[in-house]
Amino acid sequence: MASSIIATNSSANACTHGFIKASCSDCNLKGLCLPIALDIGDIERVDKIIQRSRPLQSGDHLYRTGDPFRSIYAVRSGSIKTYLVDENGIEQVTGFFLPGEVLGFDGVANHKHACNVVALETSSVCEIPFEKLEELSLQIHTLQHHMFQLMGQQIESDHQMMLTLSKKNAEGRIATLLLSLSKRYARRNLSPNAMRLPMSRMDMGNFLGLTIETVSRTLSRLHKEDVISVDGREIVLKNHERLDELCHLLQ
Amino acid sequence: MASSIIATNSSANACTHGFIKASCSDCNLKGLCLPIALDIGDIERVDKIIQRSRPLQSGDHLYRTGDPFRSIYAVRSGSIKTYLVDENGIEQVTGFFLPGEVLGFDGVANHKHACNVVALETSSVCEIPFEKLEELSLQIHTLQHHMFQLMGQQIESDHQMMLTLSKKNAEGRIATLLLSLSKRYARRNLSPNAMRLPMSRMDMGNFLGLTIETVSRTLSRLHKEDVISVDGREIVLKNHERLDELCHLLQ
DNA sequence: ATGTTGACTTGATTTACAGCAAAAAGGCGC
DNA sequence: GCGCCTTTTTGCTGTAAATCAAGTCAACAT
Repeated sequence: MASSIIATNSSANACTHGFIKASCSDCNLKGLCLPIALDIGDIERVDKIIQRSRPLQSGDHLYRTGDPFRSIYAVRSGSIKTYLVDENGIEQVTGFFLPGEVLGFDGVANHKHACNVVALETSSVCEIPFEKLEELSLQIHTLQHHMFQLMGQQIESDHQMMLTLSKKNAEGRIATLLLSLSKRYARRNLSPNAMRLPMSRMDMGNFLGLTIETVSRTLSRLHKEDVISVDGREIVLKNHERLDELCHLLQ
Repeated sequence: MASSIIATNSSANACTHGFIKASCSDCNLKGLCLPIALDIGDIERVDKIIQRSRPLQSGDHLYRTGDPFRSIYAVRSGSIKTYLVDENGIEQVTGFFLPGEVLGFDGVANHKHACNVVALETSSVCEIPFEKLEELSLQIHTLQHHMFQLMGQQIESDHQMMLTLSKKNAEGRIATLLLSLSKRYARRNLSPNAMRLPMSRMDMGNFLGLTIETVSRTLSRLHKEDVISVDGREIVLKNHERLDELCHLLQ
């Protein structure tokens, strides 16, 4: 959904003192998240403000609606779901975030977070205190520009999602999500065809505005038609062109 | 949908030389768009980079998908629609922008605009060259913060829209739009109850993921139930609580 | 006044997906 | 292995909104 700002090596491990040894400069995700033009010195300045805490377990919340906004987060490993809960308890999954992607921009506007964020599996994140990031952005203009770009990307992808929810049928919505995940795997040099979905059918359906039954039926049909293969959360994309067609099919 | 950054008096007129006499400091919309904390001197620095051109006529495009990204725009008067067109010609209205609101953040990410922007009626905008705005934002930290806030607001409202499209029925979608417009009129000290819709049924339907027939039928039903009164584009909200209920009704 | 055009409304019918229910398949502790 | 619980799948039925098809209405030109 979004690309990332700053993230450290996904092979980073907790050390004996309970914090994480890692740095942006030797993180294999930095190409996804830091401005490419940033020089070594500036990377280190960014690196200094980043906090790396112990991993989240599946189901752990990173923050909740109403929490004071202090930081944005880059996903280092695992996967993360963001969701709104409105007054009457209606839930809406607003995004899935994979390693190298940045979340937390809800909250910038009102100094309070506007959604809930939960780990879908064991995941680790880099926490970037926003005030310090703003200070640095005043000094490093490529960093400021990059921040604008990240937020702009989020806006663009949200608009695409509005189109998906408003205009596509069930097959188109599923195909759109699968291709989005595929592209994001490819960016990390992982296979764009074989993947394990990080989210449940429930989460997929909620995100796409469909019931779990429709998600399940649609996946089954696509399997039967040999467009994909489905085995629980293991998915293989077998016919990208057909998926593309489904994405753009007029209703 | 968004609040604005910088906008000048809506009573501004074209002068004989073909440009517009106006300035941020005497604009009655500046409270909506400029950071409140900005001092007079800084307002003038912002004012200097703003370009005010002659008004757009209904149907005029401000920019189109693929155009090089140079500026963002604050609406000064009238109303503006943004919309995506995907590869197969599916259109999705992504937002309506009223005086005091800022648009154009699509385009930040890729230096190319990612949507189309068209005037729904005679409208005027303040054009703010983005590079210059970035430069100023490096110097005026409240301005940088404000830019982040504006983009954050856009993201939040887009997420709300995802919930609307994904979870609400036709009545809930219509009610949500009407209340949103009402709140935005109220911010400008206009009546929150009586309003003239700036957009056609077609645009409403496209934005909300409904056909024009459903929009029309739903408005008629709400009229019959005395929740609103409808006369073409003239709408009066007669029962805000009921509209609120409809917004949050689970399916 | 009269025809023309485009925007909107209303009615009848169809359909994609929701909702309900029950069975199948994992996952996990013991 | 075996029960327990959750997730997913599959079948059947109902419904909200789409689609198709006329109409109405207002603006505007002839």
